[in-house]
Amino acid sequence: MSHNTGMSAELPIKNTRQRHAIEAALAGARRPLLPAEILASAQQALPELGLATVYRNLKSLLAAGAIQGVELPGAALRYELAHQPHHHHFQCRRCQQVVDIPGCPPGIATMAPPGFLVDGHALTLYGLCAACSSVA
Amino acid sequence: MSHNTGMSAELPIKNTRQRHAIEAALAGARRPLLPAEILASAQQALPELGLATVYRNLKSLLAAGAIQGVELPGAALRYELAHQPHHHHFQCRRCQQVVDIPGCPPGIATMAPPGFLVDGHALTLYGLCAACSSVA
DNA sequence: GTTGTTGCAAATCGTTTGCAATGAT
DNA sequence: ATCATTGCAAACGATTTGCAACAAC
Repeated sequence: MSHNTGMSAELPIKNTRQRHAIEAALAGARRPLLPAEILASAQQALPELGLATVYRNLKSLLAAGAIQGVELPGAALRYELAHQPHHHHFQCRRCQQVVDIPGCPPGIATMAPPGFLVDGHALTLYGLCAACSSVA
Repeated sequence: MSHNTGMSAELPIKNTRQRHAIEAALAGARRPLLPAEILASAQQALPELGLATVYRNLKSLLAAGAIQGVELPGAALRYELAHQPHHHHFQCRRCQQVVDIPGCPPGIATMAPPGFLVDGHALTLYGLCAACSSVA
């Protein structure tokens, strides 16, 4: 009597205008966005959009694996689309700007003690960006 | 007319009981602590201690370089003593426990684009700890 | 028609701050 | 005596949630 295709018990997710606007905002940015930035950006297309809805959608998009969170010290969580080529982030200590960094140092998975299973990692570099280091 | 020894304009920092209790709490833990955990731990010696004082001291200890913050996704900022041997953190996706990991992958400083000056980094590994991976 | 989703406002959580009292120097 | 520090409570910013109206399916 089930209409389920698979066997997982996921809730059906509806395709709303607001979800689309939120995804579009993220897709249009070349950097991780704050919830408030997503709201502002998506409100250009959907003025009625509320902040709570942004948070609720970010949460479900995160759970669905469509987006991922980017943590930066002392700042609120930012979000970016998932499935981008593997990269990390660099934050300038002077101008606070965040830049994507492609690639990954080798040997990360072998850092953990024996018996540990590493399935992911987060890496952020700090320092001065090209612009700021030439000024300083 | 100045009584300063050097030329920096740092505020004199007084040696209070509460500061000592906070440092003792951090020194006694083998893992990064949450401000509320620090409060609870330090209150055993100093019941009058308030949470605001914990925060204020963490801030100045941080500025003084005596402690450092540990960021973990979805959780509040934790603190640990600085000047420990260089290490990173591993968080188990199953039991959420945080473990110190000694060492560092090579080549981190060379990841940034030319012109960038890297002076620090944060790395956290995720996966299953030894206990959880043997159960799963 | 059913049920997930929305918008708003109130609630919650972590952290900061104003202020008068206190304690370290 | 001076001045940083304290405790408390109020203020604050970010995120979550209750609820009635609403829109996807």
